Amino acid sequence: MNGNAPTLDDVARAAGVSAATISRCINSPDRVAESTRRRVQDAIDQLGYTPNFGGRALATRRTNIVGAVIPSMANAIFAEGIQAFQEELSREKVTLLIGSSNYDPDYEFEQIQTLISHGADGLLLVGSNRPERTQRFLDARRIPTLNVWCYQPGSDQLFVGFDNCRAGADIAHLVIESGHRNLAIVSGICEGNDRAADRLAGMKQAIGAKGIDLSQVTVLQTKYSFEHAARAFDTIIAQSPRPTAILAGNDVLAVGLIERARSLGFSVPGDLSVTGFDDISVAQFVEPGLTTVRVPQVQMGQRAAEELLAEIRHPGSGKSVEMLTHIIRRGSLGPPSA
Amino acid sequence: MNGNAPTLDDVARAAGVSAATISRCINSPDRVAESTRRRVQDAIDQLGYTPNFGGRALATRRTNIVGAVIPSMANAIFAEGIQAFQEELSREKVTLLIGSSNYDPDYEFEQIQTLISHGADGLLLVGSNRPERTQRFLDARRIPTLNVWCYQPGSDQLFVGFDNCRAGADIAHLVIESGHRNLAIVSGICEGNDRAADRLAGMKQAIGAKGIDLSQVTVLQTKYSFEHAARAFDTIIAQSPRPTAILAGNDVLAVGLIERARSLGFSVPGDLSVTGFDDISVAQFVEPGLTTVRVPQVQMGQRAAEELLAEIRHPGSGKSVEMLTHIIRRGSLGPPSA
DNA sequence: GTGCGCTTTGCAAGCGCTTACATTTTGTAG
DNA sequence: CTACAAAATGTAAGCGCTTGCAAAGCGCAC
Repeated sequence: MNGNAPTLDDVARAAGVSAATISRCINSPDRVAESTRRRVQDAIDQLGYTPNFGGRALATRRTNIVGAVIPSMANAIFAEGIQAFQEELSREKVTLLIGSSNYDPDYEFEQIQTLISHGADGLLLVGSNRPERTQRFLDARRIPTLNVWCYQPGSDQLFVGFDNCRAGADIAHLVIESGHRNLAIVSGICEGNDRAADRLAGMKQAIGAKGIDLSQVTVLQTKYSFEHAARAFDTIIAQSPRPTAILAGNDVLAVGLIERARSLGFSVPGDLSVTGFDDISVAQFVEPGLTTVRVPQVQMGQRAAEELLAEIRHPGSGKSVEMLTHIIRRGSLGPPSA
Repeated sequence: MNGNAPTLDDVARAAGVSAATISRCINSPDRVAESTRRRVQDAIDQLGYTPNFGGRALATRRTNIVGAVIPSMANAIFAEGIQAFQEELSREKVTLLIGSSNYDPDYEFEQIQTLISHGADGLLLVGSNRPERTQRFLDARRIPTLNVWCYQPGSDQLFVGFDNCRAGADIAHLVIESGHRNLAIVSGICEGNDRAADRLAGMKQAIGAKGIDLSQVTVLQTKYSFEHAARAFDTIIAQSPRPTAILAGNDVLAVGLIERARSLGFSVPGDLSVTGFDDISVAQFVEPGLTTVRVPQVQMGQRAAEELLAEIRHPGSGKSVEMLTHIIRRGSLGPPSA
């Protein structure tokens, strides 16, 4: 904030009216006479006056800021959805403040506090599984909050998301129906990440339901990066019997697996099938194209903005929305090798 | 902002001390006795108190917010740098407000205004080539501003970046020295994007300097997406004589080109070499690995934070910094096919 | 001229926080 | 036990803005 920025009083003095009149000029112009309004406007332009945000926030108790805490900005997973969210907000003259938690609940809490203390009128969070203390804080402050990327029917919280468990089961089914019985799973780290945990649970459930012995299925949990995926691949490929398909917890992992497989000389899906989850843009362009679960990110972001704004303006009026996912079949899933 | 948020006074009452003491507990803890500090901390936790941003901003005349406007959040190009920038800021208890301009100067201006009106103490911008009106606004307001991703020696503005032109020339040199004479360039859209323009200029310059007829070099400008890159590839591959190497304006384009090439059955670099620019993480994991220009994103983000904070705290003390790029050689560049 | 309603403007009380200054408490030396 | 400095805490005055309420100005009918 600038030390010598002109204030309401400066403008008032310059225009020869009271500060209240200036304020009204800005916020409800039709309540001041045409002639004064013009005089005031001149003074404003003359001095280059801009309302001080702090003063205004203090007086109105509103900031028109909403906050979002996403797990990571380092990959494309949340980018599209956030972009859509932001666009929808700015249509309503609301500004988005973004924090990232690096998938760490403590850091998430810190970011939430920062956002709140910067006056966020509401909050967008990813997932719903957060520590007691975070939830208590949110409840105590009665901050309008909306959770995306998951959906819990019957909760008193607000969700705009989908059923990760079911989607996980769906893709596992597809893989098994393609003939694979010898599987591995490379999941994200489930602790503190309900989406990863639900996806994994769904996959296991589907696998068990098909009569495959779960104890024979290697399950690795790893960070979402190409590099970690590559390492996970090395572990899996060394096993015997070697899996014929790897189910990845998201597309970043899946792409990492595919690229590693190919750079080691394996053919996908010839030697080994791989599936992903999310359908980020690279999934379509990697060779072979990635069979994955499509998450309606843009739609989710837009809808989240609508519902969150509704909840902010009229508490209680925001609605939970379940979105549907579906599987996109591309070349990375084929029948098992003989 | 929330109606029932606890205030300093609430905490003061709960802890049985004055508001001033609470304030001191938060801002200069060593000026408060150990025992009271503990009591106060309990009260804060108990009530879930968070300082009100407006009040604080008003009293200190600082927001501790800095704004950044990046061209896009939809891909990974700026992610790492921004993340580093943010981490460095949060070390100093400064919050980052991010806007994205979608590579549109008008929208960038709008974002800048939003940021400023929300009290940003300073601004991080990408590139330096912006409309007159934007620059005038910035100058008039005397907002500390720092430009990244480019470097202009001798300017009165602040830069933490590198010479895109030289880097573009470097990679072009390397391609030519690998034996290619029949080239194509897939650049980003240069209008309003000095980085793209400079890179392209550097490439052309190097190509011309090596005695290659520039009029024989196809130059396409396209948006930064895998999809647009794929389309550009289709155009280029239809030409005759067919280029033996494609220089891409950034890695997103390069990866898009490679994937498209492979899905059409071309071998990289056997049939065709491809180079990128930026060295985003996927460049390492795509098959073949991408020969590209490494931009020291993390370092750039950190340094930008340092210099911008310096400029904010002591106007005039921020320094411009030139970063160096270097080429990373990976498999995507080989000798031309016979 | 008076009185009426209406519009336009001013007054002043906060909003929640920081901080210079005043006051109280504590610690220590004599 | 006293005296005095240092440490801890309290008091109160803003920071720039909005807004309920009061006052003033105006047009008009009588």
